[in-house]
Amino acid sequence: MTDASATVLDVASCSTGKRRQIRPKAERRQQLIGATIRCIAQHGLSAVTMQMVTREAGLSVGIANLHFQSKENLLRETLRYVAEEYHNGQIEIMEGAAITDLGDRLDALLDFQLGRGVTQRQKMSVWFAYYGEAGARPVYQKIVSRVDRLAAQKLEALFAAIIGEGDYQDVDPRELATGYSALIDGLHLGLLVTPRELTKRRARSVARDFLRRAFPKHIY
Amino acid sequence: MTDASATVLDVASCSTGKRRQIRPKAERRQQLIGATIRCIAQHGLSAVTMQMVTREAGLSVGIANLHFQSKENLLRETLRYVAEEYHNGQIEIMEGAAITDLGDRLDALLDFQLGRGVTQRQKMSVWFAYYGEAGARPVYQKIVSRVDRLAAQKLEALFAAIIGEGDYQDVDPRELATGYSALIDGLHLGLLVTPRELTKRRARSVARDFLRRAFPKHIY
DNA sequence: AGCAAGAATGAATGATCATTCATTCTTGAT
DNA sequence: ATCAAGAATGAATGATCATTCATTCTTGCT
Repeated sequence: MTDASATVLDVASCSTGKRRQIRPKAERRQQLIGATIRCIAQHGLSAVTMQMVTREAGLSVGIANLHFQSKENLLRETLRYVAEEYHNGQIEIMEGAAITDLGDRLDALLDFQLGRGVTQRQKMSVWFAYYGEAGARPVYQKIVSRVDRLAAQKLEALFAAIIGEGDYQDVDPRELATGYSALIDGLHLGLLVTPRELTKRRARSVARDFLRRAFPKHIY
Repeated sequence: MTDASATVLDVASCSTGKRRQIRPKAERRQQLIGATIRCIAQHGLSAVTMQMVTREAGLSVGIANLHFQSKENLLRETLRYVAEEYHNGQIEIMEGAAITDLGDRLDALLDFQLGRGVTQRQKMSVWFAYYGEAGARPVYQKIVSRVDRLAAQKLEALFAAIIGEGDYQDVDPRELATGYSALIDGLHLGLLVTPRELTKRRARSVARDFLRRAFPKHIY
């Protein structure tokens, strides 16, 4: 259980495994956040220890407190990193100028949200580990809320544009955006907790169905 | 932080607060599971300690190990209890003979899933606390999977019946059931993590919209 | 009343964890 | 080549936690 953990080496580890490396602060922080993500995914948030994280990063125990002051702070920053990564990916698609057709934009969004990058067990584990604690930790709630709000607005705007373009009746963009976001979250949860019953392919199909029912002229 | 915890007294505590109570095993187990649920909701799964749970239950520290052998076992049984409670509530609605109209049955299901009983912060916190750990704990996955599977089958059957009754075209009951379940999960998550942005009323409206789009002849 | 069975207690134990800090090492400027 | 700044180390510390078990108390039976 303890031996194999050092096999996944990080970018920074050189050929001479013994020499002490001195690296810029930002790089060490990133290294530790990456190790934290891997540890949460593998052992669960409640089982993560500082020793575990620093060993996974190939560093000494003291270094985590040097760069993050406390475990709580490291966990907070890790959540912020994961949340912003997901957030930025969505925003990029919804604001990007590369795609002009609104239907294509929807497709790209769906591919991102249920594609290889996001639905890795690692990412989803971290995601829901924090959600699980969010009920008791206002700090986590605040981080997720702030990130979610902007993405929700952009999604609503995209839906509103599609509704205008397709002249769809009786469709409220805000309501639909809430539903779609919830559906994606629920599918992520299904992929994480019951991977036997829900494949990625089927998750994509389900989400596409939802969009098709709402915007039949744009999807398919 | 420590003083106020004993204010929420349990059913069993009598007027004479001092005398040692001897109660049947099943009752003590239930008492401890209830206390565990409250502790997880208030402090988060990762912060729950045996001392915390037994104090919340108004009992001594040793008693938890007497009835559950270990903390891990107590947590496992608590998850099983919460999962089965939700599961049984759904099954009862989907199998109950009291409601004959299929549209009404759908309504009842939605009211249960997003109604007062289920959407208490307490329940949802526990629910997602375990989901968060499920990625790293096969035991939790198994408990949730087994419970989910049967409910999913019943839901699919209900949808299939509605599809037959309404002669809906191009609607796959299995796909739709997966989507609806995911939507409900996602709405629960939204109610837990971003309560400011998602009210229960709106969550119900979103779920109803989903069903209306699929079964326009049955909903509204 | 007396007693056996076993439910309940909580101080004690040993393990684990986050955090600290005296020390060592590396780097870049002089 | 030397040195100051500060990055990195890891043994040590003190706190907290799950678990144990000798002891106390309650109940139901005779």
